[in-house]
Amino acid sequence: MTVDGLGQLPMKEGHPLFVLVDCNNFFVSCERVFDPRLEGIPVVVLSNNDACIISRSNEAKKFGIKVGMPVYQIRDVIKSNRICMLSANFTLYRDLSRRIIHCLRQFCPAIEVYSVDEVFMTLQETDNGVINTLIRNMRQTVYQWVGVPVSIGMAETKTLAKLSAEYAKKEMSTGGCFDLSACSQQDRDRVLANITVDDIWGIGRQYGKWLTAHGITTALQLRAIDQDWFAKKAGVTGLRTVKELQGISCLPLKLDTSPRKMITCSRSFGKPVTDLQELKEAVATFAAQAGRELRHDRSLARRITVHCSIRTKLVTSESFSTKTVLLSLPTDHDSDLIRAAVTCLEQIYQSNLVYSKSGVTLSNLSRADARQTDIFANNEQDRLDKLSRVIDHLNTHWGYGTIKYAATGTRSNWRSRAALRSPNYTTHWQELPVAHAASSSVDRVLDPRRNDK
DNA sequence: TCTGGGGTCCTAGGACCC
DNA sequence: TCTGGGGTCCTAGGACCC
Repeated sequence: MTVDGLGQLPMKEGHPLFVLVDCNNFFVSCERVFDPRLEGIPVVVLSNNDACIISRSNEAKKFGIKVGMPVYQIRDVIKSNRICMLSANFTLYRDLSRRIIHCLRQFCPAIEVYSVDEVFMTLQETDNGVINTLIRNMRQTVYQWVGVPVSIGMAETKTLAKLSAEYAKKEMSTGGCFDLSACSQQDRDRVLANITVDDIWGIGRQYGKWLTAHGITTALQLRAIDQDWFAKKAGVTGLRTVKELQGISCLPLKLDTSPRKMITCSRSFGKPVTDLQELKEAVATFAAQAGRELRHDRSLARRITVHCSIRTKLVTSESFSTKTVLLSLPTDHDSDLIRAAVTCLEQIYQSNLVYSKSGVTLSNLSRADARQTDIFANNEQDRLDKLSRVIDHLNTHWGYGTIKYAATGTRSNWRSRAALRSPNYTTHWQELPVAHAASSSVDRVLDPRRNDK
């Protein structure tokens, strides 16, 4: 799909400008695309197991709800303000993200997909009016094609572009687009002086606390910090952030889509688990899921780690136990991964403990097209390759879980809670908006009695 | 009663090699 | 009795991100 007359971003000679396209309250915005009744009311999206807040609408932010807050701690706020809660529907969010990326590529083919809701691109500084028109056109087109509102920030570095996008999001007068590079020095300083240090990309909780303790509280102050002194604390990464604030670009656009270096699949259980067989089924499920992603990346894994969170009956604190094994040869076969994962689990399992979460991590990854073969394995390799292809084909065509290893079990009592999940409007035939309208989970959520429970 | 899940990069220190 | 110096690789831990 292309649109005539949109044009592409100009690439004339001049200073490169970084552009960040950032989706507003992404998960909530995705839900609103298919249920306009959610517009204008406070909405939050919950993490797996309906445990924490991971996205909030502007209306919900006004009640002081922050990302990461556990739901049980703010039940009263949610109830008294009739805040609508939804379980996360990552299938839906990933699909809308894919559509937004497709839309943005119409304007600029070379983009860096930084996260599910953020995209970086560069363009050459040229007639400011031209850029401004195109950026606003881009914002309008994403909204028109996908229905998700975005904010766009521009500046000489990625870090400044992030701050610009934040400014565009907060300041209504910007119309959702802001170019810091076009500002006078005085205005730039004013913008930076209004950004607290822990709102800067690259400054997290630890460095934020340390900087504040040393009297550095704004982006403007961090820009002027003694660099050697800060480098001793925050290393080369911290130094880069300071340089970027000064307008010196240290973080290039990453256009290569190199495969991941590790793949993790883990979940909190919907209820505490003590039974070894049940744990085995969970771990086998995670191993198979990780294997599917491994094959999708066209990678092989040499190392597998199983981790379990333990919640003891007497103590409220949690602890971890992990076991790692090195496989004799890199593999992407579910049977190898499941066997290794279950063996690891058997070695760390203790029958007197209560488990609250577990997961599988694959690492030491290498490219599948450079596979080392086992000279003693005869045709076993080919046979397993064919099996993987058939399994993936069936599950892709007919839905994940159509065919699976018996080791992954059928009961799945351990599965996470997701009581308030919206339908997979765009990826499942049975859940298309029209077919599903009558029994949407949002109907139940919007029913105030539901939130009273 | 109830606190997510999936990543990246950097650094220091240990093992090992010549 | 005296016991180097320089390099690589790996791992764990800490920081960060969405």
